[in-house]
Amino acid sequence: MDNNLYKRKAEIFKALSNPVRLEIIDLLTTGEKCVCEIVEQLNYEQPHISKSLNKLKEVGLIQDRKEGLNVYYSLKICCMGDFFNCLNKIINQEK
Amino acid sequence: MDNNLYKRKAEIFKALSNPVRLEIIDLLTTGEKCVCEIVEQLNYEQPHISKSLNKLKEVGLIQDRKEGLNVYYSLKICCMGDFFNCLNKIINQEK
DNA sequence: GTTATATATTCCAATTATGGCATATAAAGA
DNA sequence: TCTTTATATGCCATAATTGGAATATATAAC
Repeated sequence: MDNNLYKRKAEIFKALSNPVRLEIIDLLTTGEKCVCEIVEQLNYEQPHISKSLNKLKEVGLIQDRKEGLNVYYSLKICCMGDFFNCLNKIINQEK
Repeated sequence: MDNNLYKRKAEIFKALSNPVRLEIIDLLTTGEKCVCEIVEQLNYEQPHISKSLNKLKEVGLIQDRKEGLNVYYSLKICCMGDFFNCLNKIINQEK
């Protein structure tokens, strides 16, 4: 396989390699959310959430949509759920 | 979800967030390989490969088995393929 | 024991990520 | 225009990651 493809995939995994960003992804699986809702649900500073959202957007995992003052984010890929379930299995085996 | 679960998942993604380690995973999808075979196929120093293998093993993605001087590594999870295919779709959409 | 071979570990400098705080922007209302 | 509100960006110190080079360990053969 092309070396750049590995780099590109590694970037996607890097975007997912942070607990806060994973929590955001999890929140978005229940549908589109504005930044304010995400800030409210998670216990982190708004700038931190904004930067996290930007990182996820950069690698193409989420997309945004403006509406007045609000910015709504939503998942851009659908196969995340299956992989997360798979990881849960691995993690549960450890106990 | 428990905060530690997010941390644990983030660690797994971090292990996958490197092109060399992804190449190793790819190699192992065709079956068990000894370190020497992996070093031969990929163009990296042996210590680098060893460290990469160790990181993948630490998070539970691969396992090892000794036989004489050789150490054989193999995948420990089976759902990787599906997720990789999913990522390929995302990456291909960009073109 | 000594040597050769396969693999792992250590050390290190350079780069990159993290998360907090302050500040900037942009849209809407008065 | 001035203010408020939602979101984004910049700066910074600390921490983590990267990959190379040298070295250590472990097993097997002699």
